[in-house]
Amino acid sequence: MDETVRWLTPEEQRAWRAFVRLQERLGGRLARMLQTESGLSVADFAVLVQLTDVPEGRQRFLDLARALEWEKSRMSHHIARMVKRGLVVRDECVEDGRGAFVVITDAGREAIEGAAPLHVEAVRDLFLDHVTPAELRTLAQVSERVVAKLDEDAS
Amino acid sequence: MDETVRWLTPEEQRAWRAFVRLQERLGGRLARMLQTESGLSVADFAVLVQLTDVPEGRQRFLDLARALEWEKSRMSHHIARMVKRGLVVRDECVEDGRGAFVVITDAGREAIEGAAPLHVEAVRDLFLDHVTPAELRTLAQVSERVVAKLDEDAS
DNA sequence: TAGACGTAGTTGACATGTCATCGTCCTGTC
DNA sequence: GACAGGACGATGACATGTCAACTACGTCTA
Repeated sequence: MDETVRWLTPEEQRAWRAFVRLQERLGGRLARMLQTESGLSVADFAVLVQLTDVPEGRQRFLDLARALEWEKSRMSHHIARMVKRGLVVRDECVEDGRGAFVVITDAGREAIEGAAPLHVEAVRDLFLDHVTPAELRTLAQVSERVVAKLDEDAS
Repeated sequence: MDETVRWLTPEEQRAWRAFVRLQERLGGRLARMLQTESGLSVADFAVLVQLTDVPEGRQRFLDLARALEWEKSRMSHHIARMVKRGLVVRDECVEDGRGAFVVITDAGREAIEGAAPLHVEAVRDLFLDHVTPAELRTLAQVSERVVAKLDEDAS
C-alpha cells in the first residue's frame, strides 16, 4: 500500500495525452484512407508488404507472425480472411507436416502495388511533411529506446 | 498518373517504422496491464476518467463522445457494455426526450480509483522514465502540430 | 399547427483482436 | 521403437470498432 502516487506533472500529462491522441488520430486516418482508396486494412497491408519482401512471396506461418510481431492466433484468423478475399493462399509444407506456407497471389501483388504509393504519399502528407529532420531523428531514437526497454522487460 | 512516387528515405523509413512499432507495443502492453491489474480496458478507463472530471460524474451522451473524440455509435455500444458490468448507469434526460445521461456508479469510482495509480505508474515505468524532458517536449510539440494539421484537413 | 429537417441515440452486420484450448505432428530420451 | 513434451497451427467464445440504417424527439417555418 504505497499511498504516494507520483501523478503526472502538467507537462508530462500534456505530452502523454498529445502523444496518445496523435496515435489514435493519425492511425485512424491512415487506416481509413488505406481502406477506402485501396480496399486494404492496415493488417492486410502489413502482411502483403512482408510477403513481397520475401523470396517467391512465400513464408511459413510463424515466420510471418514473428516478422510482424503478431500472435499466431491473430495470424491464423487474419490469413483465413485474406484467403477468402483472394489476396493470399495457403500452401502445404512438405518438410513439416504441421506447418503451412502463406503465399501472395497475383491479386495480392496488384493490391499492394496499387496501395503502397498512395499509402506512402499519405504518410508524407499527414505526418512526415510536418516534422523536421531533427524531430524525426529524436522520434526514432525515443521509439527505438522505449521499444528496446519493453523487449527487456518482456524477457 | 504520376509515376514518380517519392518513397521514404532509409531514415524516414526507419523513423516511421520505429514510431509505428512503439505505438503497437507500448499501447498493447499498457492495455494488457490495465486489463489484468484492474479489469478495465483502455476504453473503460477513458470513459471513467472523463466522468470523474465532470460535475456529479454525469454527462450527456454526445458530450461524452465529443470529449473523447469517439463516434456516437462506439459510445453507444461501449456504454451498453459498461452498464452491463455496473461501471456506469444510464439516466433519462428530462429536458430532452431523445437524450440520455451517463452516470458513473460507486463501483465505477472504485474501479478508476484503483486503476489510475497503477496506470500512471506503468506509463512512467514503460515510457516517461526512458525519455528526457527535452525529448518529451519535442514529442508533445510534434504531436500537437500533426494533430492540428489533421484537424484542418478534416474541415 | 403541419410538415420538413436536424439531432440524439440505438441497432445490426460485419471486421478485427485476444485468450484459452485443442489436434496434430516432430523430436529427444530411454 | 515408445512416449513425453514441445512446436505449429486452427478454432470458438468473446471484446471491441466501424458503417449504415433506423427510431424517436425537437425545432423552425410557412
